[in-house]
Amino acid sequence: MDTEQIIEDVGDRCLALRALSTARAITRRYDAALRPSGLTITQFTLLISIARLKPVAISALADVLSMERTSLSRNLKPLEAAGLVERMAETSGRAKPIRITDAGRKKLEEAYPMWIKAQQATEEKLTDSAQSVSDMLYTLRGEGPRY
Amino acid sequence: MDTEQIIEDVGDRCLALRALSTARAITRRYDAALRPSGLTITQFTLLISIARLKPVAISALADVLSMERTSLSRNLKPLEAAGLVERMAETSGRAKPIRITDAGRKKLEEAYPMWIKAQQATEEKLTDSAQSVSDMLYTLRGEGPRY
DNA sequence: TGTCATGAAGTGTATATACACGTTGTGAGA
DNA sequence: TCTCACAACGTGTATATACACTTCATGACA
Repeated sequence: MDTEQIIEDVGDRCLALRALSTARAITRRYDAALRPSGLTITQFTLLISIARLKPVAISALADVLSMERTSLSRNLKPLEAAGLVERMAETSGRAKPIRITDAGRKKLEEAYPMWIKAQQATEEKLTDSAQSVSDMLYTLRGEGPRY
Repeated sequence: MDTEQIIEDVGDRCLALRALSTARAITRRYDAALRPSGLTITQFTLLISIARLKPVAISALADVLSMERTSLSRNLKPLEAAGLVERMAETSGRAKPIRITDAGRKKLEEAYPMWIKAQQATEEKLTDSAQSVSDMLYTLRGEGPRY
């Protein structure tokens, strides 16, 4: 195949190019909205997920978020340092489940109105229902349990 | 609003959570497929974009990719070090456009079959047309010129 | 009981991303 | 001509992401 054709083909069709480009823009939008809270959107959704899943093992949480386990491990450090989550070392085996703290819950309440703004701004960009987009994103994502 | 309701609301609706989760999974899939080439999917699409846009200024390329200018600047370093792209310092002003090298074009041809595999695997996950998904991703992304 | 496979978690290293801030070249207007 | 706003680019720092490799505790089985 000719190089020029390759360039055109990939440029026109690559789903990774579009998904990553979109992810960057969305991250910036939510990060900007959440800035007064001191949380990034990654940290915010991490807090939400930990609160929702109750004390949860790192591996299980990583699966649900389609995040590499070691990435998740490192993302938790700022949250732990800020006292928003805590490890439960008193369990058996090498597992040290994570849970949200009271300070973490307070932070969620503080940041929620900021999230609302970014969420509405994003939903408004969609002419169709946001629900179908959510499903589509999960479909694109592929394997792994759904949140 | 009650904390439990916040957790449920964000967990059920947050488009950032889904978009980032999807982006991670897609990145891993394409990165794995491209591994024999030594390129990441970010580097591969960067090469494609630079080739497509001809000698292009960093700022302009960053806009098209919805990437922060300084992020793009740093992403170019491995490509420059590998001799796949080069800066054109001979221009006027402070602008130093980038262009792909012959080695870069050869690398594209080498990596293309690997990209095809990841692309097909991703497209197969979609029951509807990939084109509509591409449009939707761009819509979600929002502001900025389209590629 | 000793060994060892297995599963959970951390570390080393490299790329990816963005904001705040600094640097530099150009051209418009005093 | 001088000054200065502006545009283009880089640097410092911090988070985000993943792979390869390592550490550690448990329980099964010889």
